[in-house]
Amino acid sequence: MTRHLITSAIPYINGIKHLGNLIGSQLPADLFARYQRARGNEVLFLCATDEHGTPAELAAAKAGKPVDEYCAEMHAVQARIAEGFRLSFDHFGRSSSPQNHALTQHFAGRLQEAGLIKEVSEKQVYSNTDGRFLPDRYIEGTCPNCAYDKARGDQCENCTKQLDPTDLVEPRSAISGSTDLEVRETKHLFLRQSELKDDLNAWIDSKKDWPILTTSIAKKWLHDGDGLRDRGITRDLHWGIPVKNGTKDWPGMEGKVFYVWFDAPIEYIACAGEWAAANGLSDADWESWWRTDKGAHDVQYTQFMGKDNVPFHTLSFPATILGSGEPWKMVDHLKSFNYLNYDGGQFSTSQGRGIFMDQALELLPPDYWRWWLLSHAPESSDSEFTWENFQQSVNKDLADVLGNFVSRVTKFCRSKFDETVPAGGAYGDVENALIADLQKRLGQYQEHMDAIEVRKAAAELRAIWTAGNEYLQTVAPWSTFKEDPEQAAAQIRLALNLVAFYATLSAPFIPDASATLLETMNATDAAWPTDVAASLGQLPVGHAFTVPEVSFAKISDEQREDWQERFAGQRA
RNA sequence: GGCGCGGUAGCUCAGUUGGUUAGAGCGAUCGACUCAUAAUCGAUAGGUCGGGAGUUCAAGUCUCCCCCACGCCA
Repeated sequence: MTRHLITSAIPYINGIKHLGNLIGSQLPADLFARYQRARGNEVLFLCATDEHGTPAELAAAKAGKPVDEYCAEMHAVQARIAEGFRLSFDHFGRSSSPQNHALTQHFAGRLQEAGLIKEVSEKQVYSNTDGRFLPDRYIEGTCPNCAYDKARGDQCENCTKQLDPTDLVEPRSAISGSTDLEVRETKHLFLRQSELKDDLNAWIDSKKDWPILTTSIAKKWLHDGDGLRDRGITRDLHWGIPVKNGTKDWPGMEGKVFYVWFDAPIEYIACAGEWAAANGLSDADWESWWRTDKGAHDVQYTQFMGKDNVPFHTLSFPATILGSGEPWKMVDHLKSFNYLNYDGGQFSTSQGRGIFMDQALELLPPDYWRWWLLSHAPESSDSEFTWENFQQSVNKDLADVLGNFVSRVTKFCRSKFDETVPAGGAYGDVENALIADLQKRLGQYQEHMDAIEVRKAAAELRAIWTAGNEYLQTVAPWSTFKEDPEQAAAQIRLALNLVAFYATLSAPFIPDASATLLETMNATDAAWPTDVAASLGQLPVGHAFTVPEVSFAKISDEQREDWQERFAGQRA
């Protein structure tokens, strides 16, 4: 038995995520977690909300709520939606948790002790009206280059010129519109990542099985230009983890907080602490997943994330861990995804373009989205969502190939025999050939799942479903029945067992449908198959079942056109 | 402008270290079947693998140049 620690990139607290975000990390992570559990392995699957930073503060202000209250509410919303998609987190934590406060401060203290922190004085724009320092992109003004009047402090969106806030003509706060701004001197902590460049490089080189996408991004950041740059890990904000040196105050850093990119990945670890606390477990229980000196030596740690998150997971977070000098578990396998595009453009949170998780659940059951997204996961390149493709794939795969198989088998049995597994006849060459074929396909399916080749696994699963239809077509029990009812009984007995077999194998992809099928087949205790022949004898003669309702209703052309139109514009 | 990932059948995508007639699913056409959600099964037709040059006995697969899309950075 292997112990699998699995984390998904933690979504930002501000608003509801779209389907591109979902397939970029949470959903494939869930697929892997469910699969490993089904194989009998021990799994700790963690995710959380990333709650600190200016965007959260501003969103809270816009909603007219204190930021902690806003985050608590949004966390509940995201948790409910995650449940809607059947994301099987062992714990869905919060980066604002007490555990993460303590751990983030602990890491900062260790890094300081190791001489990896330096203090840097910077000049930043302060808004007197807002009573806060403004990040570059929250300063607006007229572009000195093209005279566009809504240029941001980091870049002009109109002419794409990169800017410094001080370049802007008539700069103003993007938050309040105030022009009462001044440049102030402020002190911040920087993590000397550059000191760890060789360690990081060696560590990345030791990862032979990482995808090209992952290593190429990491290497670029490591070696491009002057190489890995030191990064500020503190901010002048109210909402965040107070800067401390372990449990002690940090002289000169009063009133400042750690920057989100520093505390967010640490939440992966803190989340395990939250999980333990929420389940009445001890520190030793969660540390056995994270400390290689306390039991985590045999843990396989897999991270899932979109490609934009790769640098933080290959460089920043490892730098924090390596720099601490403590025996924390580091990632073994890092699975990154490209982007899912929407109807010829990008999904966009800021522009409200595409389909958002809450909206998707209003339209269709989670299995529909899970199946399409996973079977079209953007693994090797960006991929494309179109309503036509979605409708065709879901109707064909789920309704026609799988759903209809269940339907034809159970209904045939009911009409010719009854609602129990019929007796009589025996398996012959055709059946043995099918079993051999399925045994081989099961092996390939598992190989793809073990390697987290999501699309390939989906394709193999679909081929396994198809094999059932091929079998029925070959032996034609409806014809057999006229000449030899006993033989027809044997054929349908096998087919009924296939339904349970399929439900078990499909569970990681489509958990709800799988559970429903197992219930109707009265086989909720079905185990993951190893020997196909044995597994297909699981439902014995006389075993009662019920004929299920339509497992997957098809998406009609009218529905598709309606949705296509509804989601063509921006989210209200 | 620099760098990065891509550009393979109508669509969504596979193509290991260069090697026989370039693959899958969907869609299309034809046929079979009628148990089933007008479902299923089979067969066929579709590609000068973005363009050009080069290396090689042999290139979608390596090298160079160009074009296009996307992303990151200055």
